[in-house]
Amino acid sequence: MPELPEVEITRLGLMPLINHKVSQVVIRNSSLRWPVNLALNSILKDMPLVGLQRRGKYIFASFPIGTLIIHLGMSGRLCIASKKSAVQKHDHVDIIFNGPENKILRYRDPRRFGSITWTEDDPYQHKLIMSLGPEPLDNEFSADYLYEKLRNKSVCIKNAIMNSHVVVGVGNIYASESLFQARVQPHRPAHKISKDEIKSIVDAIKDVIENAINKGGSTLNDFFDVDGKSGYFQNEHHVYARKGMPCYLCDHPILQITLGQRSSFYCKNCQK
DNA sequence: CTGTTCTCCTGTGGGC
DNA sequence: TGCCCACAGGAGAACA
Repeated sequence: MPELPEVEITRLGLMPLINHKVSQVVIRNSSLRWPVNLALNSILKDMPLVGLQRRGKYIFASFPIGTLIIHLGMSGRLCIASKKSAVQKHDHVDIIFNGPENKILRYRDPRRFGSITWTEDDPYQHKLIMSLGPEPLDNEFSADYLYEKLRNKSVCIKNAIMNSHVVVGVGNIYASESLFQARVQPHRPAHKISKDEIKSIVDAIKDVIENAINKGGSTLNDFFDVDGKSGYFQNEHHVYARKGMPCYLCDHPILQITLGQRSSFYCKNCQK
């Protein structure tokens, strides 16, 4: 489950492909979350990749005439492969580039929750992107902003911060981790959280995400960066998936509850 | 508008 | 060892 840090690491890892021209697009399986445009091969042929940006968990791969909006979903992964890399079972799309090395941007996604969407318009105006909330590391994502945004919302705070229209990039794992760090219990209604606690939550989200990016990291067993090296952040959760195990701060057992049909973990003693 | 539930999918792991 | 099945989850769609 790539979260924002993994997506950012992936984007950075793909930068060597910039300015390379597409020679061929191979679509082995077009049935991702939305059907992949089967005309991509003719659309992108001879087009140079001119930019790689990120908005939330979406990667924008831009070409002179349009943009691929890519989401890794649950199990998606982008890597730079070569002609001699064996194609594996769930390698659904290859974008093959010209040049002596014949680099390949390869999309693999066993569960196919991800998506590759072609647009010739401004990607920031795309309906998937337009209404996204602020980036967690931007100054725009502040205690003032979040407090205002949540003051009338009765949903629990964990579901609120996982809502990409509130703030992007906070998935199930980092939501639990951030709330532990902020010492706020996940099931509390969002509008009953004090301004000070909101500030702690904002700080915690920034800290957790920044940390994960700096560690090059992953919270995911099957996340690999573009060179195939495993992330090494995966066993550093304080509460996630630690049901019944002792809290690192106070030894109380970590509790698991279900919120919005997703597992949530917290320490009843440390979080208020 | 808000909040809730459903949905897509395959790999993994527990139980027997 | 093999079979069955619950579970995992991003986030839009559909629904109340």
